Amino acid sequence: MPQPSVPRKTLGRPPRISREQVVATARRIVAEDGVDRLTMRRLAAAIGSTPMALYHHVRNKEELLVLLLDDYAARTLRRPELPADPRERIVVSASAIHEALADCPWIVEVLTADDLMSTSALWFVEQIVDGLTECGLTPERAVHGYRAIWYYTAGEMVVRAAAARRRTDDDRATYRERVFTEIDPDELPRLAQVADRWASLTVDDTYLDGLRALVDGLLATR
Amino acid sequence: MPQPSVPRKTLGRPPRISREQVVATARRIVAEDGVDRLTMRRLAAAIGSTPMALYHHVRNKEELLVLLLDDYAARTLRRPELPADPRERIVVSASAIHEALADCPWIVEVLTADDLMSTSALWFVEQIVDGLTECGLTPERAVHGYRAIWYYTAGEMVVRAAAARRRTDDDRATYRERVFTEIDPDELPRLAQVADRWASLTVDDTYLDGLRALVDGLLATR
DNA sequence: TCAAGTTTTTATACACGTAAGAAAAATAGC
DNA sequence: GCTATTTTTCTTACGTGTATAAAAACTTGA
Repeated sequence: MPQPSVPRKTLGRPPRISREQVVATARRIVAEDGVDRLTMRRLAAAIGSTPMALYHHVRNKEELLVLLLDDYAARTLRRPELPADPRERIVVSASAIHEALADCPWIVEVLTADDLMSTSALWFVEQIVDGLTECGLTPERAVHGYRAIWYYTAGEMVVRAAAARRRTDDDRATYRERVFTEIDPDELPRLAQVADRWASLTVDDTYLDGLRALVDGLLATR
Repeated sequence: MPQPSVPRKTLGRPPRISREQVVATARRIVAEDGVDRLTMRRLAAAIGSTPMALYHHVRNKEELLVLLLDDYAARTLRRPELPADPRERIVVSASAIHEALADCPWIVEVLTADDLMSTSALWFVEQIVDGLTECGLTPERAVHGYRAIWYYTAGEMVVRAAAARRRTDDDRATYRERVFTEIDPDELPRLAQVADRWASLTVDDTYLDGLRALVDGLLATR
């Protein structure tokens, strides 16, 4: 009776924790206390193990974050109703990715580590490449176009996240503004003209405008 | 005779190191051994001081890297001959920044920390904003257009640097390819069509194409 | 039953960024 | 000369990611 019904065929010491468990616990910690509180030691403690044991299920912390991103994407990316017009389909698909990731600011640290290739995001990539193709681009140019859209999207998130972080740091927030107040109107007239409005212009959310411009440009036959 | 000719007017213990010295030494270390070898402890040793002494001249390591970026920009950004055509002026200015930064891959770590606001880069920003304005955009839209160009440019560098890093890590390089080999042609036909070429298409340098498309789109009156 | 092999877990240790506060080196007022 | 004040430097310590190697917990074959 006490003997295991299935005799176990796998070799070696049986694992006490699993990769799924590691990712799930990490997700919980991030949700509860923020990404800053996610340390390998804390994760190990929460899971009832030791820090180095995690490294048998996850290559390193960076991979853990990538897994967390994949997990998040699989969990929250919902396929929206797409318009029939291919150009609009591109815009809506890219915006959907952008919106999902922007809701999740800690992701940015991972973006620099990997582009978004989670299986659940591929559908959106397909829609973008398909839209570009349907508008007359060759498959090669469509892939390049998708990459341009991704560069723009990732860059927007990275730069804005950095700006937000800088605002939180506070005291140094005035430094960048100082650069602008010291502008010589003779040398840099355009910047001098908008210097006082720069901060507010920079805060504006113009992702969609820029995206539309980029897509228009990609589709324009030159 | 031995008494100091100038009696010193500044209060407190005289500094033994300067901010300039810190940045210069950091630059030397990065040039010689790479950015990975730039640690506060090593920098302190190279400068003949202690790690914590550095923190009186630099807020933290991130600020040190930003200063290093500013230093690099001031040192290497040369103002190119710009074409008369405003549209081309935009493209050339953005490309100049891109090229200068791409030559300096460690910069990417800083890009996420700060957008490029080194005084020496402002001239390029001016050229871009000016070009956009001359093409008929309002000052506000010109600034937004510049931001879009910067998002695209920064994103390109960040994503490509991450890809390069991933290739160096090697063994995991095959993982992303595996995602593509497992694509179901019925569900994702476009991606299946280019799956085998994806890796090579991704390596292509298409920065300039994407930049032109973006600028075209920004300038197109909708 | 026991030794060998395999996989997972644990213990120990290192270099890192940097917080906190003591110590040092100067000036200013008495 | 002496003390207070101000600025910079140094000492010590903490928590971090993770390398290395030993220990533990299994299966397999003799």
